[in-house]
Amino acid sequence: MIARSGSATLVDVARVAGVSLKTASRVLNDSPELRPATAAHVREAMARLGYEPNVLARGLKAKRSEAIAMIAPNFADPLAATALQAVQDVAREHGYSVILASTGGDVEVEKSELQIMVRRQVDGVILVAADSEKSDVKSLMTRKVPIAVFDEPLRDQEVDTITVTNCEAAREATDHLLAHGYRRILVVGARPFLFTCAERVAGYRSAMRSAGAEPIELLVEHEKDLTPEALSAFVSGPNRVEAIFLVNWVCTMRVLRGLNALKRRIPKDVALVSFDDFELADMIPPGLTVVRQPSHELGHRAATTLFERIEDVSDHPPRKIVLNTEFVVRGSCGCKPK
Amino acid sequence: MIARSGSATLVDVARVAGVSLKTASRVLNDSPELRPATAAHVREAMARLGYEPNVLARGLKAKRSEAIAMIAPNFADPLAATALQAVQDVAREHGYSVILASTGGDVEVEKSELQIMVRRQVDGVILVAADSEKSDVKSLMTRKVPIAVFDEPLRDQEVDTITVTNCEAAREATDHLLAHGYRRILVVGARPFLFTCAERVAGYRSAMRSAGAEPIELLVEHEKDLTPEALSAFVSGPNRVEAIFLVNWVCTMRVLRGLNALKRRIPKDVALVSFDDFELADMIPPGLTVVRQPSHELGHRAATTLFERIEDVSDHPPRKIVLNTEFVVRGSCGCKPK
DNA sequence: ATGAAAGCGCTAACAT
DNA sequence: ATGTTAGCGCTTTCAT
Repeated sequence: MIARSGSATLVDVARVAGVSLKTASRVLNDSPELRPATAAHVREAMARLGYEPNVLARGLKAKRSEAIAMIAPNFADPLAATALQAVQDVAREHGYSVILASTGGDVEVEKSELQIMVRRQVDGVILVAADSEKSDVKSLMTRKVPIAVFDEPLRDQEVDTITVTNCEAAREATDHLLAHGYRRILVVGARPFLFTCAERVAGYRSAMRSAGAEPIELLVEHEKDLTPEALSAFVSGPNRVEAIFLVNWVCTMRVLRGLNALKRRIPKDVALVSFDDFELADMIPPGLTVVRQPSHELGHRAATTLFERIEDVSDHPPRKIVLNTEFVVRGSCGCKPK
Repeated sequence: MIARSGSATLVDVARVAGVSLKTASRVLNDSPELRPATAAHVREAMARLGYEPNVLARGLKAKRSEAIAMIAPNFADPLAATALQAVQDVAREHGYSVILASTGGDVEVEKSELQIMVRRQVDGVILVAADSEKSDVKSLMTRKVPIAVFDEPLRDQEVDTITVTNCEAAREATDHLLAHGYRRILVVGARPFLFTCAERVAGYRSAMRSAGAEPIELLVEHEKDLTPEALSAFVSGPNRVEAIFLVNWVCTMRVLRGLNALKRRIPKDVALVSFDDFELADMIPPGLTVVRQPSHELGHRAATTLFERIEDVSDHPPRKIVLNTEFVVRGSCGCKPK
């Protein structure tokens, strides 16, 4: 007699197969020390009962959940979406599942989600931090839960980190704009407390300084502050800017909308270079010139680095991996579209 | 003495607080039948030990994991990405986590992921099926795991289903194109075994028939077959089509690229109407006219419907919810951009 | 090569 | 109001 319809346990299997619980367990774990005949017999019983092992029960005993968490501000962002795909693929190869949580960029939500993941006994966490300064993973470190962060590094916290050459890429982008002869170049960013934002603005400033140009900055607390009204002052009147450098995808979305509302043409009225490539960026006339981040690789490296920690006993020092970006020239910078 | 640094158990808490295990458990579950002083005492011990309950252990006992699965072909698709956000929000309200799995539209992968979710003891599954005919959730039904599907209904399987008025919307879109005076209208679809694809093509056919126009169809097995070469025959030569109706986002991406490669202008050379709205669809000149699906609501309704099953004892018949779409006229259909 | 028994961290009868 | 005692489904010493 089976415990409950459609949910046989290993005890049921053992009973039906006429073996002990341990033998059934051995079959489940492909233990070699078994007579093939016995194994086959047990397997048959499993099939007959439609037996499925309970991963939670195994995890309780083994102190492993075979699940990792991925926490990011927003998975609609192409960077996070692409990285998620890579993370899922790596997790699957390792027999792991991915538990997801969005923070919306809110440190409190992030904190609560991290706690939930601890309670769920995840074996590791991949994090895109909401705030480089305030995000806190110490509770995980105390519990020896491996962590890998990407995109946004964590200040003062020694964890595996995968980032890109933010500052250099921003400088290169700004230099490109300067090479076009633009002097009045605006940088647009949101959430300046983010390391990525700060670094990209720093790169911009460095390029501007080297060229003897005056930095012009629109840095808002939240992306939603990037309204047409906020932009208007910079793209109208005699002092209007000639070009804009956008520090990430969300800013690009906002500013593109704003410029459209203000009837500014790209690059005739104002040139544009932005961080983050995305599907159809080449289809928005005259094609967006962007700093492309290796989004898939960011996720992939974060995941493989995490699994190194999960599976290795060795306690190597935190890895700091820095990936290169690619400057993709299309038409919005003022270059002739190919 | 605590079991292991940073991982106190309820037994540790009880011991430190000088109460029994059950009392500590009661505090954890906010049981009312407790002397406030005792509760406070226990809570203090919890705080002191940095105690975090083990959700897996609770789940093993309670036969609930407090996790749901969301399985879809691809989370980079704006429909799925938006729906995911809604699902996560609802799950969080219920104190649930979301385990994610992408199938890539492969039924075998889907099958394996469903099995993994069963083994993980998820309390419910939200599914965007890979194949209306072949996707199979019977293994879940046998185990009484609630399921809600959206976007793509499951043939012959009685589960809660959230869809949109696919056929009607497609007819409306085609009618709009016909009203512009176009007669040679091509429909482009991929994975014709999908119900959504079939329904949208059916709506198109019905509109064409009513208008006495001859249907012209490009239906491929896989999106990747939508190459410029495949398109070329339809948009070149004396018999080229005047307009194209695209049945979903992936097709739109492909065809937009193809038309660009073939140097066809929209709507001058060929008009376009497509299913699925997305960020910046209005920025691709002259603005894409689309059938907008209520993607957030699809996810939200799927999730709330699922939790009704998870939390309700009542065993009501499967819900079949059909949501309306919105026809968003921009410039690609030939209408003058606003 | 196989089995008996203990226990992972928690909840839930059933006492008291 | 609080404690005792079994398990949930599995893995794992330690026997045999």
